[in-house]
Amino acid sequence: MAATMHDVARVAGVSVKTVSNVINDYPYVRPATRERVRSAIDKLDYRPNLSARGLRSGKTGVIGLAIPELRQNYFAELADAVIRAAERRNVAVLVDQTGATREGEIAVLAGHRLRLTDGILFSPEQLGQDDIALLQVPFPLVLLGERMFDGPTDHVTMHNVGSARAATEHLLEIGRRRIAVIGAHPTHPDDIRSANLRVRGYREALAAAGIPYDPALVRVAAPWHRENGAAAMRDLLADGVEFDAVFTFNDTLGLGALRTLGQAGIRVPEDVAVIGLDNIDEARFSVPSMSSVDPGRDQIAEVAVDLLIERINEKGDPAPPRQILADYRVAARESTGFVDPEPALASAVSPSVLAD
Amino acid sequence: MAATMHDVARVAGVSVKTVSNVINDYPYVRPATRERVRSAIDKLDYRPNLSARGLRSGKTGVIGLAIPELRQNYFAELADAVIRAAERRNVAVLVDQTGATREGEIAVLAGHRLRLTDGILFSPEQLGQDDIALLQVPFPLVLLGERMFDGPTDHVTMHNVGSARAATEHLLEIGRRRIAVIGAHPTHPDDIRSANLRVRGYREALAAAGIPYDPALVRVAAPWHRENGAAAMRDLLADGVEFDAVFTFNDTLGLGALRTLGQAGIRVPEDVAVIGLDNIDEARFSVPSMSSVDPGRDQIAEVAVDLLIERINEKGDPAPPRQILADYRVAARESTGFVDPEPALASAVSPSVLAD
DNA sequence: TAGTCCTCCTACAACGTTGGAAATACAACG
DNA sequence: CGTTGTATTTCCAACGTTGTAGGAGGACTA
Repeated sequence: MAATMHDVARVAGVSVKTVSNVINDYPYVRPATRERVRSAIDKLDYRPNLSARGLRSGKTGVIGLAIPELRQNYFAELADAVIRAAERRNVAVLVDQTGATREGEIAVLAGHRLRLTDGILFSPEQLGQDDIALLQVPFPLVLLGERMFDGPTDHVTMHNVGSARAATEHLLEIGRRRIAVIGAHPTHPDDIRSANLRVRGYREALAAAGIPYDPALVRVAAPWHRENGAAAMRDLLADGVEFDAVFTFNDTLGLGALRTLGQAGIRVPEDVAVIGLDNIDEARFSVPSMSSVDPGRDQIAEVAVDLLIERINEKGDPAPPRQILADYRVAARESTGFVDPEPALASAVSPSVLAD
Repeated sequence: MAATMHDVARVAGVSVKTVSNVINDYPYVRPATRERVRSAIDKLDYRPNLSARGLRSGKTGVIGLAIPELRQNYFAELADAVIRAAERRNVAVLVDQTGATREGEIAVLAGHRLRLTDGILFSPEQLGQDDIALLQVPFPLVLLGERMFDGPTDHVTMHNVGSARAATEHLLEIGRRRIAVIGAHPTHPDDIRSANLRVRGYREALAAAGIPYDPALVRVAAPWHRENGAAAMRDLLADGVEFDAVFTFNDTLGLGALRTLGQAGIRVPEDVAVIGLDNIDEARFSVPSMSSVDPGRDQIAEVAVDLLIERINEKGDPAPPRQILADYRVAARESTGFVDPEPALASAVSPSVLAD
């Protein structure tokens, strides 16, 4: 079986505690002793038993990441960034999918799903402002995303208003004046706060440019999936509304809209410029490549992991909840008349014919 | 602090062991006692401490999934499927990204990265047939993917030859005769065994149809990324080779090729039919939607998790390694002249204009 | 010289759980 | 009414680690 600290201690001729001290970099260990222990560890290929350590110390070194679904690009990229950030801090990540269901999300908060974790990063999709009370949980929790605000926990989110304004400004800068929007929310305006915040950013940009707001250009689409982006664009075209640009509230909607435009034979960006929001990898690879606003996902991941670890190690009374807004920037691509600023590099191996 | 078994025992007026027995469904507990314990558990909101359980039992209930990168769609979908499969078996999944580096993959096998896990599902990308010896590790390991074969561990993989043959047959069935291939491997044919297996499937289908093999149609591309698919297609067009269809060895290559075709003004499927392999979600949403061969990812995930759990619980001498090939099927879409068999559904909420 | 302060190391207990064995209760039996 | 068998519960130890307390030895200080 696997070696334990006792085995190492025996081989090195010291007590277990000294082995523990060496492993934990306790300073008062003679270099010679340290060396003996080290080589015993190597010789036995000893690895600390993390269950035992976790039991003793009350920390597992694992955090949970609860997201709707990995197969949604946005969340895959978020998970990627979170895992990288956590790895740098020597923490492992247990991923849980809520399936984008309300029950799944409630189960996360009830602590029924993720176990063996010191705390959870949670990106809700179904829960909304009315469910804020559910966030009062007995374990460290950091909230991600734009569904719930002003809760009792730390919250890291993109800058909704700012990034929507930036997207709109980008379209204005390339001379567009009839800018449609896809992704507003139909019935409960308070429910998807981020849709409203994005509408606000859009209106702010219009107002600053002295352009009147035309409700006919603002289209509902929910949820923000590709098919709804495509459908909203079909509607927009069918209604005969005049427009020369569209800002979709996320990239997935944008890719759907792009598809409809392509099928309808409408040229992008000549006839209609398109910009999304999220800057998922896929936006670089559509035809044409799609401009987007990068909401600072890597930064969000880094900050969220930091906040969570801070909370995990927090002693005494908890500090008041913090809300962090990430920095954003426009990634201009073909769909708004730019060449891709980060073109995908071809491999070093130049493709050629295979010798038979 | 959180309640322990002792607290529950005190409240229920029984011993800790009885509480443990209730939790573990030990049969010899009187219904009345069981009930008392149950209500004490509810009352105290008791949750077993998994570190302690793990220490005592030697199992953590967590498996590791080591993949190159979550942001690659294929792996996000694989992880999604694995997590779902694991959840059904009451097991949690810790995700590790190797970053598609050799060092990262070796670190996984050295057990340095994933800890607190009972076993690992590993999908290598850099390690190859020469590294088979590294798979001899002291923990349960199940291999995924097509980089290494005939190793000392269980292995779950798609059916390379079969699915490539199916893709080619699909193109033949719609009347294509000059079928190009993108994704062959340039220098070390043995190194990417799956590329060779797919070439074999392609040639088998051609042979069965009595169509001669033309090496000029077989294009190198490595790694199988979008940009290389695009570049290989550019090469193919520049070379002036005549072809009426292309089979790309994965979907990402196919999406790249599709992009080049679109830019070159070549109609898909009228001029050139396209089929990929992997059936990633994205294939359904490209313009035109791309046909693909579904390699049975869900089945692969299910089987892999089952095998791993079986190995974890295996007592005594290990059974000989097993290799499982998944079932495959063609998903015909627009790029080969079909309407999408699984059209994305529009949301129930009909998009419309937002009331101001 | 005795007292004090470092440095380095050890012994012991405890974290919360479960396996194993032993103890107790209860029912049926002869 | 003692015996046997089975159902139910308890006691104890152990899983591998680390925090606390403290001891041994040496150097420095008064």
